[in-house]
Amino acid sequence: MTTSAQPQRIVIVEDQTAIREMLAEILRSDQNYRIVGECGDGQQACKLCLELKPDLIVLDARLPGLSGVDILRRISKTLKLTRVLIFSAYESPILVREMLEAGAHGFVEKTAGLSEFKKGLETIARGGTYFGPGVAALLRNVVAHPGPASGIDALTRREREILKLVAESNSTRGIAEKLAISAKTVDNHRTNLMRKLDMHDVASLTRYSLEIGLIHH
Amino acid sequence: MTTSAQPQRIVIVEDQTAIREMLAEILRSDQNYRIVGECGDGQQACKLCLELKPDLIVLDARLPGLSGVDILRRISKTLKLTRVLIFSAYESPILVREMLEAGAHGFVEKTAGLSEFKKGLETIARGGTYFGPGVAALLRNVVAHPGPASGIDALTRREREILKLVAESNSTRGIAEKLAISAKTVDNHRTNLMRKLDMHDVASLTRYSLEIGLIHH
DNA sequence: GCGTAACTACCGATTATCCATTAGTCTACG
DNA sequence: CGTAGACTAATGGATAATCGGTAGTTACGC
Repeated sequence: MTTSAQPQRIVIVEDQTAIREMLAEILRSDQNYRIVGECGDGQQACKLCLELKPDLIVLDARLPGLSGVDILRRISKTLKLTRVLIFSAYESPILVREMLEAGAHGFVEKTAGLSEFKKGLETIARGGTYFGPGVAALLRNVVAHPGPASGIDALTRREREILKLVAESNSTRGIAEKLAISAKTVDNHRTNLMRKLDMHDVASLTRYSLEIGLIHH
Repeated sequence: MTTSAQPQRIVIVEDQTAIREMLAEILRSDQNYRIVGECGDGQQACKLCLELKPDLIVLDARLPGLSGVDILRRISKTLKLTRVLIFSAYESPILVREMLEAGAHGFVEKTAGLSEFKKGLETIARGGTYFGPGVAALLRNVVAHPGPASGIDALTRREREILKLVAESNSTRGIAEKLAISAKTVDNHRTNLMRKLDMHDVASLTRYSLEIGLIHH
């Protein structure tokens, strides 16, 4: 292990308090790190990081208020020397991609072991980048297929409109009547948007629409 | 703190390895407990618990393979002396209700602090029941409004299971295979639950399932 | 023991969805 | 003015969903 002259000043952002406290406990026993802040909320996390300007941030992806990506986007322009390790339960190609674009330096999934987390943090602290085994596997796919526009942005206005109506329980025929166009046309829009989103059933479309705020329950 | 003559034999079931290892780390420093098993998978968890017959189980709700509820249902008939603390990120009225019906003795949410977890474990170990602050709040609502049979309560356990799988994008055939029953039976459950809920399309079922916390995006 | 509810399973019929493909019209942009 | 993208519409076929009814088995309580 490298022995730094100064311990790395670190902020932990994680909404599950029990997890955050355990992380803090683990890191406190390591002389290389010094915890200067903890936070379980998006808005506060931004403020905290911008005030403290830590050397390292351990950042969860899913947070109340602002998401991990949002936080990263807001602080990475200001804190150019701060290095960020994403520590998240959820890995998806989009999430990993967005996180890296937003300025993260590493990404370790919670399903990986504690040793992975420590290795990741250490590597990041030394100026490197680190990805957990699951994330690394995803990255190979992402890099292999550098899709131009993913998700909702790939859809046309009409397709978004159809998506919304589908997620709101309208049938193809019902949508056709509502929009005063042919049912076949609606069917086409459906087919196209499903291909673009790579989702092939109504349940997926509905969950997605709720997630991105296209509809509300 | 009570000083037991014998440390409590404990099994930890949690799919996020890093979290599981941290929990183990925390509990190892407490003389009242002795970790006899760890597991991150539903099927294995059942086997492990039935073999080891621990005094205590710390059980996550969301697991690959079998869910926490499923595990509980399978082991609680055999292990009548084992006491179970649910330690989960998600609290929804249904989840809490199902867990308690399945034989859980306590429920602490991960958003609560580590002290809540420890207090819960200690209380459970002594033969009591314990609920974290968020869960307790939910329980008050559940008890306050013992609605006769509206919405989800009108459904049987099997119907709820089918509803969940439908909302998670499984087709009728896929559900049949997953549950090892006939597709016709699944179809019947679908028809019945849709009539009970007065919802007649997958999008409605999906939105409803998300709203009540049966599924998560 | 008897009734009820739940879970299982099948028959049959209608409608909806999903997918591939082609193609005409219109508009916006260089 | 030509091209690209969006919107429209259709053909045709495979698969899935929806709804109606019937019925056997188990499990539980009165």
